[in-house]
Amino acid sequence: MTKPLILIVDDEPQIQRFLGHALAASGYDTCFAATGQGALEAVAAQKPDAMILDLGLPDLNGKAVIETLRAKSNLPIIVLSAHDQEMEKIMALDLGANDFVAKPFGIGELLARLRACLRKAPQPEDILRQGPLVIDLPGHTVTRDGAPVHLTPTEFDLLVMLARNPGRVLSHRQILLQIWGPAHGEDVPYLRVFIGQLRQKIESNPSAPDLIRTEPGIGYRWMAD
Amino acid sequence: MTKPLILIVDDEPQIQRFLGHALAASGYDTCFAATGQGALEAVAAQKPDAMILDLGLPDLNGKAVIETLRAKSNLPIIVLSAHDQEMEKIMALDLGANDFVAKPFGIGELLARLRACLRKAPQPEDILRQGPLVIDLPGHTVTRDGAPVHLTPTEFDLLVMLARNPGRVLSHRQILLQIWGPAHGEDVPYLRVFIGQLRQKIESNPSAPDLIRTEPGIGYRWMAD
DNA sequence: CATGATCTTTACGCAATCCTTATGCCGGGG
DNA sequence: CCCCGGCATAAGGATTGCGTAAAGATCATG
Repeated sequence: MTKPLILIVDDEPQIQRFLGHALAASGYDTCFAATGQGALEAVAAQKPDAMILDLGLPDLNGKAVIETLRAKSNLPIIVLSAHDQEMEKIMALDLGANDFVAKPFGIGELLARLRACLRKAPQPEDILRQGPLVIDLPGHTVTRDGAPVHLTPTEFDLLVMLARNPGRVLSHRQILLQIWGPAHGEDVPYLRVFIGQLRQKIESNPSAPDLIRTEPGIGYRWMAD
Repeated sequence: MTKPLILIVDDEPQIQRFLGHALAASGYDTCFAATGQGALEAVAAQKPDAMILDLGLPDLNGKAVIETLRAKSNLPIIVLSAHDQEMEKIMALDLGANDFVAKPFGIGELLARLRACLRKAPQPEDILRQGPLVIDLPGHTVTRDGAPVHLTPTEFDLLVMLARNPGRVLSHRQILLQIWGPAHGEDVPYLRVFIGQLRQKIESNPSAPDLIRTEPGIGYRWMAD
């Protein structure tokens, strides 16, 4: 697990610096934007794990930023505002902000709220990890203990489907429908073969699997931590 | 979709009434508790969709309430406190509270935060609990005192059928028809065997069962609290 | 067209689960 | 006191479901 990246959106350089130092000291990576437009670009380019957004921006209204982001992502957003007006809070929260802190704020409170937001907003990750295994979705590659693992396309799809549902049981039927298409909902033997091949390639001890566990009569489950 | 049920935990009757009316007017159902102990019981009994918790309670510290609840549920919790102390906020949020509102608060802000909380916890998890036992329906998983319990498919189905009808007697015939199908309505011996195996696995003292009680000549009953 | 990789299909050994029956316990009634 | 019905538990054989290997089919590639 790498350090969470926090995007700070504020047009006052002093506040940028202040927040930047405080967050860095608490173990976060940071990046910055000074305008609403810049914020949207930074989100797209850097894919931060959370955003701290000052409502008082020069160009776009901060609320427009929230609205735009919410249309396509559930990035945790903490709103910062000079005005301790109730109306501000209500509107920001209703637009989809996750939390609200009024200036002047205590850095401790901000950090606590940030932790609370990060704790319960696990966005769909691009990189899945489980023990020694790393699955790079955009790169379409899998490595174990740093060594690349060669998977056929079907094996890869199957692995991704499992790893995206950690701890949950996926039924034979569910998996077959998603990977092999609507015509093969009953072809359980395919599944068995491919699960076997996957285990050979990714389990440290294929005969005592602890990543892909089988649920007799039901399906398979990807083990969470 | 029925109205969300909000549990209000406060020891001051005026505040209870005030919040009750405000929430009712906004389309929520409400229930109340005046103590920390009462809050825990109310959560178990009424299964509310969210909780508004005053930290200044007569018995348990409010923080202990949060901690206890977080051990087994992710019920949205909004903390209410007379002290606008930063430390209070930090601790409450870190323990797992979802949000924090300082008294005196505007009812509009409280409602907005409540909506924000409910919006992102829309999944009433299908998790049944009874004493030390936790049955995770979507996860197809059972744990006792945190330790996983291995159940065969039939055992699991049987347990779920019982636990879904707490306090009610299910007749031999009813159970056999549902679990074994229409052809086995009279095969009471099957049932006895599987009830026995279930008790071995989930009862703390299998020879003096207090989860699955026998109703001689009738059937079995899952004991409620 | 030849080659190698991937996918489909089948078969078989093995373990988990289920079915079935037998035995023993307990409480009530003769 | 003994008998009997309803229950719990143990134990065996039958069945189902799983994992693996291996052979044929299909596809992309050069």
